[in-house]
Amino acid sequence: MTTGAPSTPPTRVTIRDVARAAGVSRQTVTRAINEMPEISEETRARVMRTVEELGYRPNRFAIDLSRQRTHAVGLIVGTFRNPYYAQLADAFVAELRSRDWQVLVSMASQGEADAVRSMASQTDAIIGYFLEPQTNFVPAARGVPIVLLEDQATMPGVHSVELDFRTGISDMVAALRAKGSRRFAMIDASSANPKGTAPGSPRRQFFEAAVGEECIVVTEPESIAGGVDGFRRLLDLDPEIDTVLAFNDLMAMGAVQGAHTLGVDVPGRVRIVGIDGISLGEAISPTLTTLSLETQTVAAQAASILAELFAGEPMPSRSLTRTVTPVPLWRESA
Amino acid sequence: MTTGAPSTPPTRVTIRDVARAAGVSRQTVTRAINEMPEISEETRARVMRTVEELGYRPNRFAIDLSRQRTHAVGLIVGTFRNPYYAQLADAFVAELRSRDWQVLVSMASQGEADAVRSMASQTDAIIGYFLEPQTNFVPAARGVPIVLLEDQATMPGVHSVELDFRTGISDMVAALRAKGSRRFAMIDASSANPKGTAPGSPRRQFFEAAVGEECIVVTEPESIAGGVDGFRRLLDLDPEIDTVLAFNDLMAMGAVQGAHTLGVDVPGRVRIVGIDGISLGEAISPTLTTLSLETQTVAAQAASILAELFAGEPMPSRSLTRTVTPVPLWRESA
DNA sequence: ATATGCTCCGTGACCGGTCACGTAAGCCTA
DNA sequence: TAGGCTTACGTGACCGGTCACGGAGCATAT
Repeated sequence: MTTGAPSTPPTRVTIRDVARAAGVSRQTVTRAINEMPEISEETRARVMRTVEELGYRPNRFAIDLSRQRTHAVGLIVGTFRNPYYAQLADAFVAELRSRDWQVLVSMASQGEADAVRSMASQTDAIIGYFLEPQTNFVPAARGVPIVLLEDQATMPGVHSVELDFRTGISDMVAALRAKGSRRFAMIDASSANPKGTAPGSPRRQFFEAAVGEECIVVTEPESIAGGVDGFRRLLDLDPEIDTVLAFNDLMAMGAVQGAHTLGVDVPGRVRIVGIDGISLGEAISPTLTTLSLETQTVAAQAASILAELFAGEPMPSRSLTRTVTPVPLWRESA
Repeated sequence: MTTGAPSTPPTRVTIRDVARAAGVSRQTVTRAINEMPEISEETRARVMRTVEELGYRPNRFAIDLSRQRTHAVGLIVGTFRNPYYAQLADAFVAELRSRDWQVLVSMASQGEADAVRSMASQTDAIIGYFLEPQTNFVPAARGVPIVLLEDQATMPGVHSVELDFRTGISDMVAALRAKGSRRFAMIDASSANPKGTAPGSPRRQFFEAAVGEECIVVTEPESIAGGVDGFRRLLDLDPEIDTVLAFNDLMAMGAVQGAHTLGVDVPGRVRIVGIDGISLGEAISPTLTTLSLETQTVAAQAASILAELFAGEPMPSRSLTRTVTPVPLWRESA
C-alpha cells in the first residue's frame, strides 16, 4: 500500500463553507466581507463571526480571475546588492503599497527577457531598470505595459520616467567650478553601455558636454573595486586632476577609498562626486557628495504613470513620460 | 453622454479563442501548450502556431486556481535602506525564483500585523524579519505559515531559520583575543529589543557571555549616526578599549567613521567589528571586518523549509527549524 | 384591495484554465 | 469481421470567487 489512509485532506475553507455555516448564500458572504451594501448589520456580524471561526481567507486568484484585475506590478532590477536599486525598491514598495498595489520583485540576472516574460504573466504592469535594448525584452511582455526607469521609451506600450542628467550634471559641474574645480575626470562604468559602441554612458556624455573641454575618462567595472582602480588609473594618467565624477555612488565610494590608500586628501587635493544619492554615502569619511537621483520622486512619478494607465478604459497608445531632475547633494567629499 | 463609443474592449486572448482558431478543443490546446501526451505532433505544431499568431498567453491566476496551488511567497522586512535586508532580499529572490516561486515584498513600516495580513491573502507562505512579539502579528496570518528569520518560533504554524549567535560571536571574540584584544566594548541597537526590558539584544547577551568579564555597552539608534555617536561615547567612558563590536554593519561603519574623525587609528588603536557581512563593508577604509550572517545560506534554508512544508500533504504541525552559524569575515578593521 | 417602493437576500452564469472521463478512428489479431 | 487495444481528440464539471439578475418580505401610498 503506497498511500496511507486518507489523512485529513487540507481542503481550503471556501466562501461556500462560510455560507453554509452561517446559513446564508455565497453572495451574502461576499457582501459581508467586501463591505458592500444590501446587507443588514446583524447578518454581516454573524457572517464575520463565522469567517473568524472557520479561519476563512479569500483566495486571491479566484478574486483576480473573476474581477479580471490583478493589482500587482512587477519590479525588475539588476541586483539589490547595489544599494541604489535597493533604495529604489524601497521607495516603490512604499509608494505602491500605499495605493494598495502589490509588488512582485525579480532580478534580471538570468536575462531581461526571461524576467519580463515571467512577470508579464502575473502582473498588470512592469517597472524596471534595463540595460539591454528595448527590442530585446519588450516583446516578452506580450502587451503588458512597461515603465522604463532612467531610459527613454521608444516603443509603443512602453513608458518611462527619465532622468534629466543634462541639467543635473551641468548644475553639479557649475557648482564644482564655483568651488574651484579646474581639471575634471570621470570613472565611467563598463556595464552601463552594452547597447552599442557609443562613446560611453549618457552620464559620461553629459559630463563631457558640461565640462566643455578635454577631460580624461577611464572605464571600470561597476563595483567598489572598480572605483578603487579607476581612481588610481586616473591619477596615473594625470596627477593634476582636482575633481572626479564616478558613474555611481558605489564606484565613488571605491574612489574615496582608493584616494585614502594613496594618501590623497579628499576633498582637499581631489574632490570626489558620485551619482545616486544612496544613504550609505554618509557611512564613509569623508561623507560622499553626490548627484541624488531622488528615488522617492521617481517612484511617485512611476506610480502616477500607472495610475494614468489604468484610469482610462481605452489604454492610451501614446507613451507616457515623466522627467525627474537629479539634484546635487552636498556632503563632505566635494 | 458620459462614456464614449464602446472602444475596442481589451478582451484577453483565451484558450478558447486559440481552440476555435485552430479548429480543436480547449483540452487539445492545453495538451499542446503543456507538452502533454495524447496529441499528434502535427496538431501540436498547428496549435502552437495559432498561439503565436494570436499572442495568447496563459492566465496565471486561472492556472493556479484550477491547479490549486500558488507559487508565491511574501517577504517582509523593515526596510531596504539597510543593505543587509536588501542583500537578504536579493538572496531570497534568487533562491526562490530558481525554484519557480514568485516573491512579493512588503515592508513593515506601517505595522507588522498589517503587513502580514495583506500578505497572507495572496501568498502561500510568509518569510520575514520581525521585531514585535510573535503574538502581535502571527494571528494576522490566518493560518498561512510563517518563517521567522533570526528568531525562534514559539507558536504553532510558525517556523524559523535561527542564527547561532552564541557560536558565531564566541568564535569571533576568541579570534580577536588571539589577535591581542583585551578590552571589549559594544554599541548595541536600541530598536533591537522592543519586546521587553530584557538586558539588550541577544547579540549583546552572547557578546557579554563570550567576553566573560565586565565590558561596557552603549545603546544607540540603529543607523550610521548611531554608530558615530556610540563610538564617541564609548571612548569617553573608557579610553582604554581596544575592540568594539557594533550591533550591525551599518553602525560599525558609523563607528569607523567616528574613529576617523576622532583621529583614532583603526585597527591599530581600536579594532572595530560589525555584524551582517554586507558587501558595502568593502567600501570604507579600512574595510570592515564583520560577522557574516550568510544571507545565501539563510535564504536556501528558508526555501528548504518551504519545500518541506508544501511537499507533504498533511501540513506538519511541528515547527520546522534550521540553524545557520555566522562566520567571521576578516577584512581590515580588525 | 392593489400598487409602489425599499431593504435584504438567493440563483445561475461566468472568469480561464485543468481534470476525469467518454468516444471515434485506426491497427492488429484470431 | 468481430473483438480488443492504442492513439487522438472532445465534453462536462470544477477550482473559488464575482456579477447581473430576480424575488421575497414589509411598509407606505392610492
